[in-house]
Amino acid sequence: MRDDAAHISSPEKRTAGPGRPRSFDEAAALESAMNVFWQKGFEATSLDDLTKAMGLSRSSFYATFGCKQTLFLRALEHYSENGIRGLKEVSETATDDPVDAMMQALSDPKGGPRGCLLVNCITELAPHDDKVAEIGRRHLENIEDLFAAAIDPANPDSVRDRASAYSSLAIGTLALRKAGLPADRIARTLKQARTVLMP
Amino acid sequence: MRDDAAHISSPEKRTAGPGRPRSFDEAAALESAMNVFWQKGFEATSLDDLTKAMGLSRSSFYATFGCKQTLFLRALEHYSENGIRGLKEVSETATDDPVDAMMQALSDPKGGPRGCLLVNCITELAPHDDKVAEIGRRHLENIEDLFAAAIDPANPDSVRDRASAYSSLAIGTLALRKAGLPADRIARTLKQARTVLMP
DNA sequence: TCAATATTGGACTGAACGGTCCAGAAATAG
DNA sequence: CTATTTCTGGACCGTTCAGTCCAATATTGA
Repeated sequence: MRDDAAHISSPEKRTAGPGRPRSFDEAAALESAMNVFWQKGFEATSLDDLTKAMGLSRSSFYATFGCKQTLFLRALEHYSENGIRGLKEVSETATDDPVDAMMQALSDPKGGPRGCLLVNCITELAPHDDKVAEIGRRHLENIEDLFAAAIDPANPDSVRDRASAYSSLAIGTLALRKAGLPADRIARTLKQARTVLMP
Repeated sequence: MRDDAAHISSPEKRTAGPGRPRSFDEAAALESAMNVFWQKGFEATSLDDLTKAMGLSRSSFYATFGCKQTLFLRALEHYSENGIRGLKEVSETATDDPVDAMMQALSDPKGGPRGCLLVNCITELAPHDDKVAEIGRRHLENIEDLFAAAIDPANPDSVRDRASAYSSLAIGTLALRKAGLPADRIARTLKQARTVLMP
């Protein structure tokens, strides 16, 4: 994300007509790209990394996604939608304590030690990139909303602040995880914090 | 931090003798470098950025600091020492609630929206760089130790887990900050969490 | 068959990168 | 003075980067 964002062209999709049809799945390619960004961050991901992972030639890449930045932003949106949907499901299917279940899910995401793609990107890019910051804010806000909804309605005091605290606590443990601490230790700490400190 | 670390030469310092003496302050130069890394991260910081900020020629840079990586690690150590010392002072001079004072200090560091250099670097580099991960772990551990020491000894249950939770909560708010939320809003949330949820 | 579109893979560009090297000036100790 | 060391500024090198372009080929609708 080195400089401006002048060339944000997004080639509109063709509906039908003559010519060879597209032979790859755009959604699958986007998913693959998302995983590369998740593992390496934006700057450290090269176009060769992307085309290789997506199984596309350079030409198809640019014809389909425009440029690295726009693909990246699409990957972020895709990640956010998926993540929020997953977290909502965790909250709804939790048998015992939805707040704890959500914190556990956030602190140990499916990506493993890669952490949360959006938190990574906020750290790396948000201060210098408004669009990333905007997507990041929305994502964090959605997480807070889910916590707020999961908080026991019998105790309606300062719901927003409590939701924010739960969310921040879980997100904070991602740093521990990336620094190399084992997931089970973090899970235990989180459960303790939930039951002892933040009931 | 692209690949290995074969060339970690650190030119030992000269004590006296003939010849032109060094005309710049090595410690000040290190401090400047640290600030650049703090603002831009490791990968996004170029050698021109560094030499410009440090007021050194390229030649002096390499003669003094060896290479970008070693300088970076020194900057991290320097930051950690300063930060831990500062946090300790916050804890010791806090009139009312040292835990809250420490959380506030962590969540709104002197660097402003740049967040915490070490948390940034953990996010950016730790999964791919053992040395950074090691420095990061030590830093986080030191922070936890300070929280543990600041916890009211009249309530000695699960001190370690509580310290970890306070630390993670404060660190988690850094993501909110970087995403653009105003500092005072975060400070308020943190104070609420402290007094209402985590007394 | 023919026009239209998509595919590939690689050549290419211009820029930025980290790092090396050198020549010459400047400042010290003896 | 001389020897020694550090200073500067820029040239230079090999690599990597994002992005462009092209020629050849493949697959469709009409």
